[in-house]
Amino acid sequence: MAEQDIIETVKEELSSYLAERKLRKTPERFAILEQIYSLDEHFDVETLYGLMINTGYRVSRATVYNTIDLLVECRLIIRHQFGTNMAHYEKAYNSECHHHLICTVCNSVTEVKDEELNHIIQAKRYNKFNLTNYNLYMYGQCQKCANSGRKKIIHP
Amino acid sequence: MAEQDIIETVKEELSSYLAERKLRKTPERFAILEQIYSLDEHFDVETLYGLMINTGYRVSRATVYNTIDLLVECRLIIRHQFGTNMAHYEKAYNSECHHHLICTVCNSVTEVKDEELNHIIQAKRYNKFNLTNYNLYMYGQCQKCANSGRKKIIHP
DNA sequence: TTTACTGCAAATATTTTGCAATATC
DNA sequence: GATATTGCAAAATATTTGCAGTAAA
Repeated sequence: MAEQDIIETVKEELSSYLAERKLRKTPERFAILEQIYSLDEHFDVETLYGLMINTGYRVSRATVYNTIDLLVECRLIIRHQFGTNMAHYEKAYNSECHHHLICTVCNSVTEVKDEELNHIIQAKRYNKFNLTNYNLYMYGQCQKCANSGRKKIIHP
Repeated sequence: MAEQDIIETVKEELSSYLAERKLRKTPERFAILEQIYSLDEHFDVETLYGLMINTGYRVSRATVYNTIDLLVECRLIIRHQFGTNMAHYEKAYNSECHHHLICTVCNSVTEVKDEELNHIIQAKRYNKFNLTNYNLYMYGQCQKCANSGRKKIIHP
């Protein structure tokens, strides 16, 4: 699916979500969604806000925060807390389930896909818990840092 | 292993860690470690600080933060970011690997053990990544909240 | 005696909130 | 026209930092 098609689709998803709940279709909400879906990587609120401002779109930080909460609720983005103070987000639509490798030496975050593991986890029903989604964060050293022999451990 | 024995053991571990790095064996560090290992649950910095103060031990918040960082570094405690702003911690010594169920309605965190899943994840070696530990956070609704029909989704 | 560590308070970082103005329905 | 949403600034929350005094080695 081409990026432009995805953007159109998620805008429609947001549109129906807002309509269903009688929320308003403000230009800010669609502009922020579009900005997010033009990115290829994880982002944090400040980065997103900066991008909006730099591309000439005037929004307030408060609106960026509000909209991000909304997009998390309607499952168009996923929220992560990788161990730093600030939250990270990523696109959720049309993105395959993946896990995260976090290098505790260089702090890099790499995504890995593992359908088999995904199925195993999805099938679990611990304590009659109604699982909606999950995050698997794997900490350690990436190949590069393992070879370099450095050992600084930041988190966890 | 009895709680008192565990406390003795972790104190010795801390002691050697400090000695190795020529860091100082201050009473605060051991008192904080002892307080942590007397708890049965996850805790956050503010709760820990409150407990120290309430049991008559005078420490500053700064020292609590410093000591927690130290204990994370020497792997006597584990840090979590469950999606709220503040970090949570738990004892690491002698504690079996477990996963976390986080209810997005009532925010409760429940631990579950699953040795089978644990073995599967431990065996993975994605991208030649040198895995030291991992966190699996599962979000959804606990049995109680699923039955209550409430739907507020806070995170993610 | 040296300097790592502590406590305090101020600073920083991130997110939330109150409120008046604005824009959607 | 009613009110959800915005922008702004101030507040709240969580954590870090600078620095003078204290105490471990």
